[in-house]
Amino acid sequence: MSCDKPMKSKVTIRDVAKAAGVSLGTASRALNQSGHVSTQAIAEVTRAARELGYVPNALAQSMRTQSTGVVGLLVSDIANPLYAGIINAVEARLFAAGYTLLLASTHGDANREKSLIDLFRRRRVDGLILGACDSEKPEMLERLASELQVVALDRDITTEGTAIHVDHYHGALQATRYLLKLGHRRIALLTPGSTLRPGRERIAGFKDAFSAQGIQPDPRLIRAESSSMEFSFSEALALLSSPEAPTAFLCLGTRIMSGVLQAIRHSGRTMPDDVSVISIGDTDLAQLFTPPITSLNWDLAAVGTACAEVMLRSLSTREAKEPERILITTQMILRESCMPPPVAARTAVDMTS
Amino acid sequence: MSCDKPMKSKVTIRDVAKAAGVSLGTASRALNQSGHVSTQAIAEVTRAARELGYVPNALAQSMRTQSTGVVGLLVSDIANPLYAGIINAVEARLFAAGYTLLLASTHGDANREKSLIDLFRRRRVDGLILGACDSEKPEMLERLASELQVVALDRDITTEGTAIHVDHYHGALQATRYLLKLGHRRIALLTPGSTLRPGRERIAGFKDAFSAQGIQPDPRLIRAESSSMEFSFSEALALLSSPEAPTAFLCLGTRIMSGVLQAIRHSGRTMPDDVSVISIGDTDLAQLFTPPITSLNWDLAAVGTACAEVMLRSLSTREAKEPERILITTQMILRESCMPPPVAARTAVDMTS
DNA sequence: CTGTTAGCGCTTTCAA
DNA sequence: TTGAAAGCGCTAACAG
Repeated sequence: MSCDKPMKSKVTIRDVAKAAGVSLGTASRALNQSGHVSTQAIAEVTRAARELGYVPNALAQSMRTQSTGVVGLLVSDIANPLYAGIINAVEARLFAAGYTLLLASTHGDANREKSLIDLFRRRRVDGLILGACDSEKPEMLERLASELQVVALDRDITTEGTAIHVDHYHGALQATRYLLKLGHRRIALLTPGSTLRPGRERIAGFKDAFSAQGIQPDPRLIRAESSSMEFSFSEALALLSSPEAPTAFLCLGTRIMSGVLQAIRHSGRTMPDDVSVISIGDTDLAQLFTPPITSLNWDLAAVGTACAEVMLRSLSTREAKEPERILITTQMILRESCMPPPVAARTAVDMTS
Repeated sequence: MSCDKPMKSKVTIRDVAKAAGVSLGTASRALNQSGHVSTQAIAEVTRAARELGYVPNALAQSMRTQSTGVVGLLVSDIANPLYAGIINAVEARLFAAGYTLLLASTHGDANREKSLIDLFRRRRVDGLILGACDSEKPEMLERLASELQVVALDRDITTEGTAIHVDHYHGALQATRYLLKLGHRRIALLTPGSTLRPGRERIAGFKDAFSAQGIQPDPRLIRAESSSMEFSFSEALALLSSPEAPTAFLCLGTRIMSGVLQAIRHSGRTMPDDVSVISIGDTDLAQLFTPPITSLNWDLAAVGTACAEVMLRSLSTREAKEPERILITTQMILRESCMPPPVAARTAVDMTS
């Protein structure tokens, strides 16, 4: 307060020690509450630190302690509202535990993913949550896991490692069964990428729901190529104008559903009278659309919190090699976007309720 | 390849030098392309580094060079889709320039904001983009700006500093004028917080549009309290059930508009016949809603890129004390959510065209 | 062109 | 309880 503003030169713990009239070591111990310091010394040092506007250098600390207190999180797209909820929860939990979140987004680019992982390693993050891991590269992951804690977020990066998974399989199963019960047979499934875990699981659930009824889905109605809205729009439009048009859509995520909704509107049909829609992932759009859209939902905050907690746990225990796997369940929220298919479209082999 | 996997112990540049048969300094120079090294040495060192799986320690580097190559970005809410677009652009530009983005979210909590800024300082970020700065605290900002580069993102943190601003004033002016032209007089403005720059500017534009017509807006229709959907829902509902209900809504951001749309539906009215709506900020919801909603839009990527570029510029030039101020313009996207007010609601002093 | 050396700011032995 | 000193891994300055 009485002292002038410390110019450009950063004040170090050494300056604090000097100002407090103690040695460097004592200042460090006082600042870190590491015990073995007199109460008086603590008071002196604290005061000096405050007066000088001391800001501990986290880099130097990390250097000595060999740990940064930073956890990396790699996702494919920050803007995805489904990720946003997870990110918030991860960050909140980590922050509460004194950890910092370093967030990066791959935009689905494998090269970018590689450089970002490299970046995390150079910065010596203590742990890494992988929510984007497009290329399967066991040996690289192996090495990664050997030098830091890795938690998979809805990805199958290793058969053994720790992972937080959403139960897309049963979600898709339930949603599909619901549509089948309503009498739909020609159901389109639009999902970004079938190689990634979510897509794989959903397709499996979708197929198994059909199998349980002793029937098979039309493979041409499973479109698992791209997540862009433009793509899903043209895709859905093509589907709708084919002679064997689907009577229902199962769509993943905001972008895809947006495209589908536009395609439905563009083709002159109405939802749900002509075609039913289920959103996999509950979003603002699904809730507020007219009519509101039946969705498959899961607790994003729970996913994020689980990631963070598993990470914190493995960070605190040295070498606890008991990999955890957590499965988050999905719930179906019934709204008004599904109806039995129009009579004209019903097949002869209509099942009972 | 022939060597065994380097166990837990991290391989340092010293190991690389040893393996390459050169000194530590030479290894460093070779790795950093800093010249004054023989091509052969470079080859040897590079090979050794690759074989050993050397990962440079960014902490140690930063320690020596006194710069981390990290830029912090503080926003109030990562999940806000308007921010997401900006964040992506900032990250992309920074990444391309070899910088890392450290992102944090305050959730509108001033305490959290304080600790996060502190966190950034401890981690010695080279620059800080402040997109959340709820409490005005000149002296703290002053100190901050003295130790690192600060860029304000749609905030007035200092009267002098570098800033990227969105032209909310003219945006609100234009939108309001449009509604006035349609004949609306009772226009409600819902915005989160009037203390922050965006709110302030929008309210000013709103009022000035009225003034230009020689009339005054009803102050009770300006609601600038909270950004939550629940709040805007009840707020809008209350407004709609009052005797002097508004015939149009100007709403900010997804959350507020969601609440307003629900309130309109809940009150049994239809949009745009009974009440018009303009969204400030163009979102998926605005585009896909039925009917599609007229919006005020601005180039999120341009905002983000501008932030990053201004930051990179001030980072590269030593002490260039020429603060830049960039203003991003808004565009109105006319869709189908606005109509003249219902005849019953029109005032006697109806203006021409 | 290369090797040696001095720290960057901090924590943590080890003596006192 | 405290002070002195050794490094964490790296870059840059200085000799050779």
